[in-house]
Amino acid sequence: MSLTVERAEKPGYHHGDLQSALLIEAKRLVAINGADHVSMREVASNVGVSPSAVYHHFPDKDSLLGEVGKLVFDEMATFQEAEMAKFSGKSLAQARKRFRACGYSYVEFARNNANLFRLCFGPLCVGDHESEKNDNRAWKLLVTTLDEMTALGQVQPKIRPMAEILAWTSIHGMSMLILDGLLPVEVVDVLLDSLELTLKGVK
Amino acid sequence: MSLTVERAEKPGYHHGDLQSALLIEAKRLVAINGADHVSMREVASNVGVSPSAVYHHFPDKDSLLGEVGKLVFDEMATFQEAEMAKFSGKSLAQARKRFRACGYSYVEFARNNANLFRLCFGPLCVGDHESEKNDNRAWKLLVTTLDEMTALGQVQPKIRPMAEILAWTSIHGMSMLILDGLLPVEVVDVLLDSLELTLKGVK
DNA sequence: TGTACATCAGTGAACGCGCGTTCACTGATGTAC
DNA sequence: TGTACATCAGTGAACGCGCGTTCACTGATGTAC
Repeated sequence: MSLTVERAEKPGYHHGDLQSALLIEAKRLVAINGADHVSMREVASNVGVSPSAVYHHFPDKDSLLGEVGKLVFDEMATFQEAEMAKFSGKSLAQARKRFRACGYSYVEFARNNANLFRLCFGPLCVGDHESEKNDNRAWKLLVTTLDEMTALGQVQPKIRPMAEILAWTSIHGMSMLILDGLLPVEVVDVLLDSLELTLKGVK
Repeated sequence: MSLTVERAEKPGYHHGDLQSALLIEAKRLVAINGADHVSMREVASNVGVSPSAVYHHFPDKDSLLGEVGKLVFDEMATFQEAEMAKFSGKSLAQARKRFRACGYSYVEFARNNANLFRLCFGPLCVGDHESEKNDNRAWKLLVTTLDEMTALGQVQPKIRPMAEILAWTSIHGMSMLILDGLLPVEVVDVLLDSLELTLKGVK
């Protein structure tokens, strides 16, 4: 009995706990300081472990940050799903709200997690096909929404094949430019109006 | 006479030469290694000067990199102007080529100068209103092109007010996503087709 | 033309630092007999 | 149940490093008289 208590007091991180603790702390530090100002030593020390312990879980710094990137990709998709799930009806009005929520949530996540967002779409996570797979969750949200919009006559057939590219690139670009301070937040509405109009076909 | 020769042999950087030499070398190193892997010492040493000399021209590292950013913004606009100037005719065909060149050159510059492009649109150059002013050169190219397209009936009046935002965000986003390896280069044509179609109004 | 002086872009040595990573180690845990 | 052994996640000290920045200095240049 006293044994169990001691274990609870000094857990020593059972089976992967340390790994995810390191991941979470690394993510926290990236969010605060930006990926370039995170050190292995600080991550380790904040988790209460020696610097060398990290190397039992991640081969090097880049791979730790890479894992953070995957984590964030995933959280972003989860966030978008949650935001879009707020409008689940089959009506046109609901479908349109879902479409807009898809865009809003993208930008909102980027703005609320600027440093993490930059990490995800930075050189450290480039060419990481695993993260592309995760990203597909977000991509599929967009495809699904556009399919619904198409079924409701909100997307011209001629435009349909390019709709995802147009929507993704413009929303991603806008997010970036807002983070850079080169566009004001207000453009989100303008852009979404513009996208809707554009997809449906003007006039 | 021998005096002039000596001066020519050991120039010692007359009036701002060192400053621009440092700037150019810093830019070169950013292009090669990325902004995060450039050090004041390396810049100085490659230019043939002691590390401390740099501080007679730039208060600190961030400001040096900030100046590099402005430089690149400017070069990008110059490059775009040159590319667009290849199609100077007043015909519809030429105007359309100019519009497409505007987009192509943006992406091409980004791809040929990935690290510099990332520096420009990264946190180091954020909120730098001077660079925004320079950026206006590129912005004005876009506005002018769209005005021409409008005059030629290639842009629906209803869409016109949002045209710049839609074009810039989507082309910027696409450039970023291509750099990240998340979109293939081929999307450039697709996106420009889509933009043209979209602006003109489908059907 | 020659002298005295101010200026200021350079030097080079040093500061203090935190970093990523390695390595021999220890000590708790789980397993086989 | 008890002993012997393998495993392996942790430690902590050390490695070697390059960094940004400071500071007292020097020596060439330009200016005033």
